[in-house]
Formats: sequence, C-alpha cells, structure tokens
Amino acid sequence: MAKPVHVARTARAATRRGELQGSAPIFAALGDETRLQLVARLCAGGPLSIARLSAGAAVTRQAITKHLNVLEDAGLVRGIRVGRERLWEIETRQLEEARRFLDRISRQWDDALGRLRLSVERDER
Amino acid sequence: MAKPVHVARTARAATRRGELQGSAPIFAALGDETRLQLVARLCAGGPLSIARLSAGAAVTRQAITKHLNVLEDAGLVRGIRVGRERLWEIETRQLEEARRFLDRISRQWDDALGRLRLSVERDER
DNA sequence: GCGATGTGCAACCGCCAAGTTGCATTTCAC
DNA sequence: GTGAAATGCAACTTGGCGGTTGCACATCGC
Repeated sequence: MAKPVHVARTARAATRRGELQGSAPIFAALGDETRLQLVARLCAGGPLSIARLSAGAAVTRQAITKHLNVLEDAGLVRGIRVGRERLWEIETRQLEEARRFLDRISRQWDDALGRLRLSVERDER
Repeated sequence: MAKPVHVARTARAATRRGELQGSAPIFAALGDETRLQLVARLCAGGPLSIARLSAGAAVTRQAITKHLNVLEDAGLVRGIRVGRERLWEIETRQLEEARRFLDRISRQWDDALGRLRLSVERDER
C-alpha cells in the first residue's frame, strides 16, 4: 500500500515532467509555417489529398508529403488510403492536448500573479 | 474613409495569412523540451536568473542562455538586468496569441463538423 | 584590491530537418 | 491495354539548431 502523500507527489512530478514532455513534439510539429497552413486547411474542411494540398503550395509535393508525415508522427493528422489517392484529415486529440497545456500554463501564471498581488496588499497594509 | 466590406475582407485575409504566419515562430519556440520546461518554471513563479535556471538542468549554462534568447526572440520571455545578474520573466502576450490560435482552429473544426452533421441529416431525411 | 560569482561573446562541431531530383508503382479512365 | 494521374521510395544537398569549450568582462562581498 502506498502512502497517499507520496502518490500525490509523484503525480505532480508527472505533471511537471511527463505531460510537459509529451507536449513538446506537438508544438514542434506546429512550429513550421507550411505545416501550420496544412493544419489550418485540414481543420477548415474535410479530408484533402496530397495533390490538392500541394497545389497552391510554394514547395514540392514531396515536401508536402514529408510535412504530412511529420504531422502524422505528432498525432495531429491521419491519412487514409482511398483508391489511388491518400486523404488526410485532422486528429483533434493532440491539438486539444496542446490547448490544455497552454491553459494550464496560463492558469499557473494567473495564480502566481494572484499570490504576488496578495503579498503586495499585505505589505501595504 | 475606407469601405467597410473591403476592410472586413482584408481582416479575414490577415487571419488566414498574417496571424497564422505570426504564430509559427511561437510554436517553434515552444517545440523544445528544455524551453518548455523553462517557460513552465517561469510561469510558476517570479523572475529567475540564468544561474538558477541552469542549476538543475541537464545542459550547460550557455545552452540555457541560448534557449532563453530563442524564447526572447519569439516574445515569450523578457530579460531584465539587475546588478550582475539577469532575471527572466514570462511575457504572456505571445503565449495567449498561441492559445487564441488553437481556439480559432478548434472552433473552425467544430464548425466544419457541424456542417457535416447537418448535411448528413439532410441526406438521411 | 581581490577572489568569487554571474554573465556575454565567439568559435567550433555533429546532426537532423527541409527541400529537391529521379524513378518506380499503383490506380483510374477510356 | 495504355496513357495519365496520384503517390511512394531513396539518395543527396544544405542550412540551421542544439550543444560545448574557452575566454573576457562586470559586479558583489569582504
């Protein structure tokens, strides 16, 4: 039987390390102009083929393919084979994971700001 | 005096191009394990010096300095000189910019899903 | 002043990511 | 079947990123 306090501590350590570790690749995948545009386009509508996605792009079709693979590795998109073409669609789970991370960080910041304000009030009293 | 319609159109184009373009460097800056930990630590408490930030890190102080510079270029942190040491603190503006981007994308996706569901209902009717 | 502490600057290295080119393969349309 | 369309695979180049090392400079404490 584990001591509850210790469990709570490891859980918190997991929050500081594990979840944080998991978010970095997602941000890295989003940290590219071309990929960000791909994500935006796939979010806007339904699944699109590689040919269609690379039509208006400034780079080669192979480059787009590589970017899509990167996004797939990050779990941000998913590609399904339909006939001779491959359709890509958004996988929202990791996207929301990134959103949750930013929310958590923001709240952390707000809390720190609140504590600071409180201590200032106490000093000025 | 500007035509309202045209203004609205350019504003939307800015949403598709400009803001999207502006968000990529932010995500790129967050797309590194070490930098993500730095951001988290700076969000949790007040300003910290380089020495303190690189104390528990696995890499050199110079590496931490470089990472801080990258974060500064992305507008995510700000460094202020205090005596012989330099204190770094979070700049929440860009952080919320990233958050807004993800919110916008998520909403875009939800809308698309809603439209899809609607058309399916219409087909099944 | 002097040692210790904190930081800045520059050169250097290894490696991976982004992009291209060339070619092979599958599938559709007629 | 045959050409065209859509994609996959592999080799190659290159620029930048993450990291280190070495040294110089400023500043605090005594």
